[in-house]
Amino acid sequence: MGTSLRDVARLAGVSVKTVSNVVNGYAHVSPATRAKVEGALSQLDYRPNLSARNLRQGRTGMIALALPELDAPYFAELSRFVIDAAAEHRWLVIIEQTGGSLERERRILDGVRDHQVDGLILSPVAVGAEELAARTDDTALVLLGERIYDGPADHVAIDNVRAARDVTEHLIGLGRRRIAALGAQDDTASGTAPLRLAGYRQALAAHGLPETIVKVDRYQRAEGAAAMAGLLAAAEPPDAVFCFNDLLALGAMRTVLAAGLRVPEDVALAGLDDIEDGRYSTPTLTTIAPDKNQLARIAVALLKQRIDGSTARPPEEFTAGHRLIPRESTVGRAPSGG
Amino acid sequence: MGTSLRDVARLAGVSVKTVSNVVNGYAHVSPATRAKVEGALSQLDYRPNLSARNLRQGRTGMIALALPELDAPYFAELSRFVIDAAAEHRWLVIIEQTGGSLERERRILDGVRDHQVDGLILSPVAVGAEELAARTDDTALVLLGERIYDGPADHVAIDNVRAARDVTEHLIGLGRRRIAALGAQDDTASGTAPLRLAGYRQALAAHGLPETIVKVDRYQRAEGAAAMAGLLAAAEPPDAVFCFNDLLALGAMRTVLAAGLRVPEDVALAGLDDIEDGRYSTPTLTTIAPDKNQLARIAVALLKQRIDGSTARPPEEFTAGHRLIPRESTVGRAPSGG
DNA sequence: CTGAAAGCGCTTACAG
DNA sequence: CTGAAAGCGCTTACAG
Repeated sequence: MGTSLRDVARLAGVSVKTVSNVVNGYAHVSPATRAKVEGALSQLDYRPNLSARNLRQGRTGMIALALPELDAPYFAELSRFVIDAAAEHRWLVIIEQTGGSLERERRILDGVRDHQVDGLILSPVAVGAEELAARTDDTALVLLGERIYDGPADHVAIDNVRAARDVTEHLIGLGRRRIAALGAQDDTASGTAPLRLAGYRQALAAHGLPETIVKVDRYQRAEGAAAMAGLLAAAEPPDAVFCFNDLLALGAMRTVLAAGLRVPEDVALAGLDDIEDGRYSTPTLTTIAPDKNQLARIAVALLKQRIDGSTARPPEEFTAGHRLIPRESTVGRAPSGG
Repeated sequence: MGTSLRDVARLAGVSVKTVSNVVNGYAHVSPATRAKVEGALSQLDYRPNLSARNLRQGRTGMIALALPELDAPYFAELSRFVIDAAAEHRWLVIIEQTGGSLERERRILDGVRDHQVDGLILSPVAVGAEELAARTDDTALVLLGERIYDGPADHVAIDNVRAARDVTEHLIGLGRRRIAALGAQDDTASGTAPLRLAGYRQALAAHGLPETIVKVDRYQRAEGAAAMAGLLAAAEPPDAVFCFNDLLALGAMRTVLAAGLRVPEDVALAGLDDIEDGRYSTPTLTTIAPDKNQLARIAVALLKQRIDGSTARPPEEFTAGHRLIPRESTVGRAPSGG
């Protein structure tokens, strides 16, 4: 292997303990001894063996972030914030992709101990609250961004019902009356789809407007494009569509524009996530911006508390902020040079 | 901690060695013994302590993937492939973000030993070949997707010069004559910008066409948008722009469309990376598609070879495939229902 | 086919 | 302020 504490101790003429003290910044070391040790340390280019340290301390300095897929822009952006927040606690982040499959989520939940991470941040899609409650692995766990209320673990998310209501109210306020929801789902134990659907329905009900609900399997551009084609083919197409995430909205936008229709004049479109794509599309995309940095920071801070574990408090729900960002896809374009 | 091999051995009435044999699938264990041990294993819900195993074996089962930023779609897509390819070798992947800064790239290169990963895949931006050659850390290293030819490590990339020439030839073939390059850079020791610029110049030179070169600091939408505004303000704006990546192209597209101009009629646009955004933009974006899966698989396979290290071969250069994908932003839209 | 023992490199009470 | 020693949990020659 490399050089060990023993090699350094031998060269410096001190004990292993003393070298360890210097390496770990223990205060009470005489200046002369410290100098000797530091000389040996740099002469041998000593690097601590973290596996050994971990074995001794029962900590690994790593956490896992498990999410459906890294190449969905929302999760890529969120991951970046999580990695940055974790770095402040000197944690490295292992990323695992679940593909939203129940089996993979289960395996990760059950296998965190194997991976020897100090904690897990999971963005669940398939696994349900009762299953989480039955978990035997006691590794620190924080749920990020999906439903599972009253679950057995700390949980951070935006207020999805409220966010969906906000967007829908925005569309109603612009005079739209045939407003479709694109992104409902069967079969998900913990997804946000039911919450977003609930918010949509609340807003429509308050104004006595009819519902049009379209389901998808996955929150991807291709599905948004296909579902939108279905809506356009209807006898009375919608004049606005609230898509449950930005990818669906961008896919839908493609379909509308490719059909020669105008956004928002013929169909207004809104999404949710505020991924960067929507800030540069033409038209730009109206959306709900979750405070991703806040989501990440809260998740990491909660995990930190659980890992340090001095206070064994009951699981808590945290709500991160969100705000509506009206853009061209609903309010139209500013006059331009064209 | 949890249950150890010793606990299992005690319960099964065998030695620790025997339990270890069963856990590790060692062949020569009598069926009776195996049954006893497996009973104890599952009764105690034994999980191996990987820190201990790592300490003993000098392997961690983890590799690091260091890239500029995870929320750039190209890197997010690439990461996904790397994680999947690594999983086939039972490696977990730690992701580190360099932000493209020299200091962070250096720290990661120098610090891999600290992190106790078995190897590192680095997508370098700032660090140069000579610096890499002087590296003291002997952890296995593979460079991914940027220049640094004849460097001291295995390297996988597409043929950037050729790719740039392919796009530029495509634009020329469509009759464009004032073709700008957007994405040149100062100051990067290892970036692909000089290679892409070279390919662009080769194509123009072959046809006796004039060059227009615009520099950017970073390959992001905002910079593409700003740089395009500069081009449009020129006395004689280009009739086509080859942007050095898709994000720059999507930013440029936004500027052109927002100015009331048409793509490709007034200005044709092409990028490089084939990120999903460009498949759903309106117009869709012509681009070069690097074979990202191949890039990832080769990188992981090379790292595997280095880590297993039976053959100490000299560093090699590998070239992954790429292909031009003509889309609406250069060849125009198919007739539609509008 | 199975066991007893050493040792990977570190940290941590325990002495002094 | 410093040292000698134990032990974290595992794997691996070495015996038998």
